[in-house]
Amino acid sequence: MSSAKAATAIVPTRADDYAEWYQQVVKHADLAETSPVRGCMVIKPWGYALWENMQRVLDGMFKDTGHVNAYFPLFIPLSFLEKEAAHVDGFAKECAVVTHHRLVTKDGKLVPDPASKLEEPLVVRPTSETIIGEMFAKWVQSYRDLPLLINQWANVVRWEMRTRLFLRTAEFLWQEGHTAHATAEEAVEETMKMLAVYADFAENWMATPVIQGEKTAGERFPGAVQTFCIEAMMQDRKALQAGTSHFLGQNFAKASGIQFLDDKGVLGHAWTTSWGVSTRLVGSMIMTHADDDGMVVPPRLAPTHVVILPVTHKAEDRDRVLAYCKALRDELRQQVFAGQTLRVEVDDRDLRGGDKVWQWIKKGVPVRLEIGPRDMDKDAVFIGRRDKAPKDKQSMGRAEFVATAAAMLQGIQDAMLAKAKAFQAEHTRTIDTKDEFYAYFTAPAQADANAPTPIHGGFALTHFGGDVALEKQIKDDLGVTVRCIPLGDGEPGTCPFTGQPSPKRVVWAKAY
RNA sequence: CGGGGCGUAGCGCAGCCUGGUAGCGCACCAGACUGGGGGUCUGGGGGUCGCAGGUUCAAAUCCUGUCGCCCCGACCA
Repeated sequence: MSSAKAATAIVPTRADDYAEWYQQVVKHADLAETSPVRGCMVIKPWGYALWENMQRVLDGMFKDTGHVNAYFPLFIPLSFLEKEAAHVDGFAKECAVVTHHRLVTKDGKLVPDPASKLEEPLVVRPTSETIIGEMFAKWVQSYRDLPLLINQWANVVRWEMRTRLFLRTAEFLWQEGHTAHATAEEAVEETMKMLAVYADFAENWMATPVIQGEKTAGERFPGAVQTFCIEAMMQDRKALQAGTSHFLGQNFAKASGIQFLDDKGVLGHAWTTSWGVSTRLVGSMIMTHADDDGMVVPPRLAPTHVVILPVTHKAEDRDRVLAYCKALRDELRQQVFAGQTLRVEVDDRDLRGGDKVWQWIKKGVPVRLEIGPRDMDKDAVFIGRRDKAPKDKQSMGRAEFVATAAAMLQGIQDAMLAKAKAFQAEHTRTIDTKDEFYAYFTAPAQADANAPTPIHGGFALTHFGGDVALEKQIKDDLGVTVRCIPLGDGEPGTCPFTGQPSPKRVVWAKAY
């Protein structure tokens, strides 16, 4: 008897050990694995399919806002990075550097050939502002060449100390938008437009509520004038930066020489922006929606919307049940959801029914249909929804299901967003005293110093005078930082830490 | 990079203290039973115990070094 079977498909649960739970979800949902290469992950088909869906939707949004795709080199000459002082400082400590172009055998080992040493080392791009800026400088001569609206889908490398699948890996996949404009106003408008695109995507596709805001000076992208972000709350109540949009002023234009003659014949530097989201979004999706039974995929980005599980215990039923399932699959594939035809699979693998059911639950597929002879006789389907308990299943007439499947998926999508919104609201507190702030972010004491920190805190909204030393102090004391200064108007007030006047409240949280 | 923990079959672990030549659960394979469910029974395959030295008649076990992974911290998308 395996009656000791866990009550949840994922062990440990979120409450028991959040960090370990996250890794187990990634593993059991078959999203990704660590690789033999330090800090680099292998994204498995189910995880990659999520990324592909994100790419498809975002790419459409970028094109709808006038952008076009291009591709720039993986390698960046070292000297390019040196051109922008703040940029160098920000990335110098995490660059992979190529110094040779040939290997030779020495004492039975392959080693770089000293004779092949590069005159100038190449850096594997941590981001592409410099190389793209170099090209923009060639492409832009006149105000008629502007705006230049380019996006790149690429991989980048940042040699991080400590990595976590999807959230922080040495190599990750992303898109980076790079634009150049004739005026500061246009560039700022672009920066805000793309931030809004990200927020729209997060809410309406990822079912993830986000706060749009501006970063403080300390959290700003190296070389940017202003950095904006969308911040989401994970289920351990920490903040995750899910996307960034930077107004770069003329910093990179000056570094790269992006100059143009305006309509009055005056030579000036262009104004640039950059913006990006990465495979980190997959991590964000996991930590926003997954539960103690595994992944929960928002229907609009699901690689498979509906999986059909044929119940074929008796050999003589097998053929007719399979035929019924495949016919239903083909009919469902005619239906449209979120602008695309339904993605439906029949899982006819030779596995036990229970195993299959739990595999799909752990992968987070939105809707499961169990179909056997009994259902066929009634011309019905037996439905399991991922936003309900595993055993909470219901029967529905086949025709009715086909007609309402898209609506059901949208219902799941809406329920997921509502749940995530409620969670964020529940763990966001308006705070006006230093004592309450410190208490809010202090974890309950525990006996074992090496045990995972209990989930506590959340988002705190306080007034803030903008004092850099204070921000540093709070970070040292609590590990809490200003995640962003939310967009929009706010009530002026007084900073609870310094008594300085504050234009509006800011969002504090522990961050990924 | 600082503090802690861990590398034994595909996965999860026991064995290590008190050296004697490797075991359990799951998974996998075969057969039977079962049949709206993460089954039952029987039989079976699979590991030079992370790597490299050292001590010893003998090392998964003791010693040294090294590599890797995880957690906490610093740094970061």
